[in-house]
Amino acid sequence: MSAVEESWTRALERILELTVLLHQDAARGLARDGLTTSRATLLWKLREIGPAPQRRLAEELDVSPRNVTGLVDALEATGFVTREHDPADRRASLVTLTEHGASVVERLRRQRDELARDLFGAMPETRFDAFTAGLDDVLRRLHTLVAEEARAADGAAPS
Amino acid sequence: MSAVEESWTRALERILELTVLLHQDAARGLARDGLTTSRATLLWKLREIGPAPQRRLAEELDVSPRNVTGLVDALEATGFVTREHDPADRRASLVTLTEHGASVVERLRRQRDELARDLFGAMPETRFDAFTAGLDDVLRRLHTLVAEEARAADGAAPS
DNA sequence: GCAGGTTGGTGTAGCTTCTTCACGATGAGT
DNA sequence: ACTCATCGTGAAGAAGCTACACCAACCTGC
Repeated sequence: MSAVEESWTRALERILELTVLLHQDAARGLARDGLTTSRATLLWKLREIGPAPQRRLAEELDVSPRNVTGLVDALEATGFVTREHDPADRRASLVTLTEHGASVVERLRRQRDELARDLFGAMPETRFDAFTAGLDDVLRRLHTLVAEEARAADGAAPS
Repeated sequence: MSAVEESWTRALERILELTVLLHQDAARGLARDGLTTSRATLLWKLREIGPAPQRRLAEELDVSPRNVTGLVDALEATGFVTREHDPADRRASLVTLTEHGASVVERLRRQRDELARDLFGAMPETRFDAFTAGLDDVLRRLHTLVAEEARAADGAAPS
């Protein structure tokens, strides 16, 4: 493997290290609010799209409807959300943030912005711009790779 | 929030998107080899440090010894590792890669290098260098933040 | 040489996330 | 009114993780 290739591998390794650190940091912060990653993800989505039936949440979060039932059960028991009646469909229940839930999500949002400031605030603007440009490149490449892989998987085992 | 601050938040969001994509991609690839993320992490560590007692693996992976027992059980049942007798300590068992396990880990290593090439190979060198420079900055910042947080937590609840 | 504390691994019990399958209740189209 | 699709949930189970209890084997110090 050439020196250039090794530098690519090292860069990927550092990205993976970053993902681990971010995940750990997030999980620890959420635990302080009595939340887990999955539950917080649901709350976050709720902040984004407003009260929603569980089916919608399952699609948005890309998990099974049954899983959403469990997450909402837990969030309801701990006072983050309530299940309201959907006036338009008696089968469905509108998952809704409580006041407490909304305030916690708002705090999470502030903490995210703080983290962004802590990470990038001290970086010279030109370096920041170069970094985000490279980041966009990587994201685009990754998106196309994932799409190609999905196509290949479909071709091998068409659903 | 100023425009600059918003750009920081957007950058962080894109990093988080990257972590999600990488994690999904990795999990899907591993599933094809009959592995999960946790089990693959153990195999990877084994490749790095060679045959090791479970206690050592628990420390290296930062999980409970009990958890390692379960992971090794599964990896042993699926033929990736064996538990060898430690000649120096009859309590301990040396977790050792089988031939199959070693070849799979080797393939994982190659796939990682391929991914790195796919992600960075088409990037102009100056952009790549600028990206990794920014990445290093972010990693350093994050490391110090995590360290500070750990210190604060220790101060609040000294173990 | 052996009592006493330490360490390595695992049984038990439990939580969380996630899945699939089955089923009841409701909604919607013919 | 009948049929079929849809919403949510019970049941069962895989996988990762934890803490606690316990045994066997190791290591000290007398």
